[in-house]
Amino acid sequence: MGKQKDEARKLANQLCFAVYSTAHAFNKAYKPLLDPLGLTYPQYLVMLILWDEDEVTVKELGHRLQLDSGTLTPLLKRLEANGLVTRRRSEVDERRVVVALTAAGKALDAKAGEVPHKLFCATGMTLEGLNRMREELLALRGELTSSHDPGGAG
Amino acid sequence: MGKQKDEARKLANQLCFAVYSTAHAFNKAYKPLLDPLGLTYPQYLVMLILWDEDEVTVKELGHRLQLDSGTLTPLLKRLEANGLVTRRRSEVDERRVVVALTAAGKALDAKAGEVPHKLFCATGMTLEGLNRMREELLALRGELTSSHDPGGAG
DNA sequence: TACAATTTGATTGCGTGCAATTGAATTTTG
DNA sequence: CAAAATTCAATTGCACGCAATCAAATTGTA
Repeated sequence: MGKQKDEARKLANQLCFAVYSTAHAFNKAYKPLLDPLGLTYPQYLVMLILWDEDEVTVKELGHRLQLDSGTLTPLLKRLEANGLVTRRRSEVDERRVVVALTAAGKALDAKAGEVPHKLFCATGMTLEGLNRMREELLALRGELTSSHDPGGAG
Repeated sequence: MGKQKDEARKLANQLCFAVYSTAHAFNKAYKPLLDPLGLTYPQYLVMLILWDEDEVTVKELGHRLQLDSGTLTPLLKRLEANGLVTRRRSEVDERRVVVALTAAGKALDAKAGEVPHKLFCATGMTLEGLNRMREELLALRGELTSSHDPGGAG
């Protein structure tokens, strides 16, 4: 009695592990593509935003990547140490730190051009499939964040 | 020309980020459920296996969780320090380390009983939806690992 | 039995990821 | 304008996660 329900509920655990281990698999798939660029995957995510906009605050990066300053500050310092970005206080609000690309950082965009295509091939999926799974994951993420964050809809 | 293709290919990047950020969201959803048990999510994964089998080698844990000894050894030492598991060399092959539950480790199973149900509710998904997404993610993971691992199916 | 190759776990070093705290700058409020 | 509340980044401490390396045990082979 209830045994079937118990087994069914374990599916949530299994789905979480599937997400968890797929994230690791993505990381490993990116590694050989990003190593030649001298970037880790989270660093690459930051560079993608900067290649699109060039000047972004730490807060904005944190909002878009869902990461806090405890993660971003040291990551950005490493990008700075590698000569890819600069960090300076905003003139209008000195609490803000503006991250911007250096010439080397901008130049890296060209070298990274092949990455999305190679990743696409590595997934073995169709564009429709990619798009659908992305939507489903973002919907799930929304549910999860609203469930433990009192500010959410749930 | 090719612009549409370029945009389309970025979907792979976006899917990866969706997986990446959903994994973080799962972690945060688990945290309030696992904190009272004194477990982190990776530690919970190890305990799930042990609650099912009790005696497992480090190699077997690594195979099932897709983690290596660099991650598992310190994690298992923390579980041991917290009195939940024991670690001993196998008698038949002293290279192997057998991880087993203590009485406290076995007792924790009962306290963890509510976790899967609460997680299931947090996903807001149907059992069919959970099952389908899990299958799709595992298929994707298989593609990704075979793409950069020469030992795979190609 | 010797000796090389393999298996297994431990260690080291580096880079996230996050909760909690701190401190400076800004905004709000009386 | 001055005090309180808020915002923002930095810092600290802890726990993964992984590549590379090491050491011990086992297996294969002559």
